[in-house]
Amino acid sequence: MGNFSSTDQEALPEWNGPAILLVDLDAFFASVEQLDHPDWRGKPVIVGGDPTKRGVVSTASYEARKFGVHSAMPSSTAARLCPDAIWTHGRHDRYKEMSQKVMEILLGYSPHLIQVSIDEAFLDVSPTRVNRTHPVIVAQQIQCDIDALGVTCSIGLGTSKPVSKIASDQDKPHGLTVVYPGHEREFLFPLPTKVMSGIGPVAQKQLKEYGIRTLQEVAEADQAVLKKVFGKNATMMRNRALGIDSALRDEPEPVKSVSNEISVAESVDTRHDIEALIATMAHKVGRRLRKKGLEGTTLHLKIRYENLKIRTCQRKIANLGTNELVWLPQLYDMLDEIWSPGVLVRLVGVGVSGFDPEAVQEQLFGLVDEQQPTSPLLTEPEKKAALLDARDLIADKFGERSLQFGHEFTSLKQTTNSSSKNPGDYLDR
DNA sequence: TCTGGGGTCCTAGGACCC
DNA sequence: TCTGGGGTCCTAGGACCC
Repeated sequence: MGNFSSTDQEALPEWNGPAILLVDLDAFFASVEQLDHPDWRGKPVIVGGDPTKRGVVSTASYEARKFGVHSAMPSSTAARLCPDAIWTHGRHDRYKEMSQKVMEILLGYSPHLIQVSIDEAFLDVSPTRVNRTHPVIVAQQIQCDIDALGVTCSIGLGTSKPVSKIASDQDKPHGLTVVYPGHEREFLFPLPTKVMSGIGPVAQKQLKEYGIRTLQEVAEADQAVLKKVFGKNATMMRNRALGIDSALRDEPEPVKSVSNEISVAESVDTRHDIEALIATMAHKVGRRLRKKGLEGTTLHLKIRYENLKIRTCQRKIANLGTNELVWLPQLYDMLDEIWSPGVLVRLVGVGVSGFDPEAVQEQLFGLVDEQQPTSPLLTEPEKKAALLDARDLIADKFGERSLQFGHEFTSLKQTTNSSSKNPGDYLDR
């Protein structure tokens, strides 16, 4: 194992076995911002929520990380640690576009790609009869190609996903960490449990209570202990600690749920305000479902209180459809089950799950037929559907904020911070 | 100035059926 | 009428990931 700068294939030890890469884009969102704003390069850049509201850091550039800023840190803390940082809200479409360019590069090296997230992917580059290129050479070429896009990546190379994933974290940014076949345990065993995917703060603490601190201790732990900590995943987690993984599956997983939530800068405690937030979130979800042609069976409502406690309510509903106007009475009813008037609420979320993977439908409602005026004979649900179609069309043409329903608008005005001129401003990230 | 948003998966308990 | 057990569906909550 080690870091390589060599590009001489002859000098490399032979690679016997599968070769899995984990390609992780370095400080991705911040790097894209520095690429697009040349005067931001070399300076601390933070992509995230507003420090004066309830934002957190999404990504900090490496210059900002020197001040101790990191992902998921409250923006207010980050602003204190790094007062001169350049702040920006994310431009998710732009990041997606860059991400796609990266994925195209990877697909040029192997068709066996699993995209884990917008900035991370596994790639099977095992040598074949047709392509004898050494995996280390492939990794170096990929790093060059991605450099040429104007962003950088760190790569872990090993014989399985758990090994390459952990390897990729060893040297950032722009690192390449290689674990040769047969050296998996030597690499994994001394590492602390938290480096492994699936071991978070809770599992780490539980393991510690059994005296388990390293991956070697996980690998050698009593099965009953692992069962207590990991439940039905006990065997899988032990295998991971040994560097053993199930095969690389490259079919993308179907979408299981769609949700939107918002944390408000100032908590709200009236039914009117909370219902308005529910309506706004429901609208976002409905619009996404209509765009994707997805229809679910279960409606979800989520509330977070001032003390950060979360309450949820979910209901399976026949013919849920994609029309949020139809969901609203249900959601308002569900609100009663988890909230009492006067209690301060800082977050409201709405979601839909229970999609039939077999039946990804065409859009449920066609676009509004401009030739034909809305018929007075339409049923109430049909009228609501036509209204939504018209609204989607206008949003597509003129932007999301060009039209809002009255129940959203009035309340947004009330919950909006006084410094904001547009009632919808605080919804933007 | 504490602690986002979008997801997946697991567990436990209750209702209901056989 | 009382009883147990298994299976399935549904809901609430929470751990974890990026």
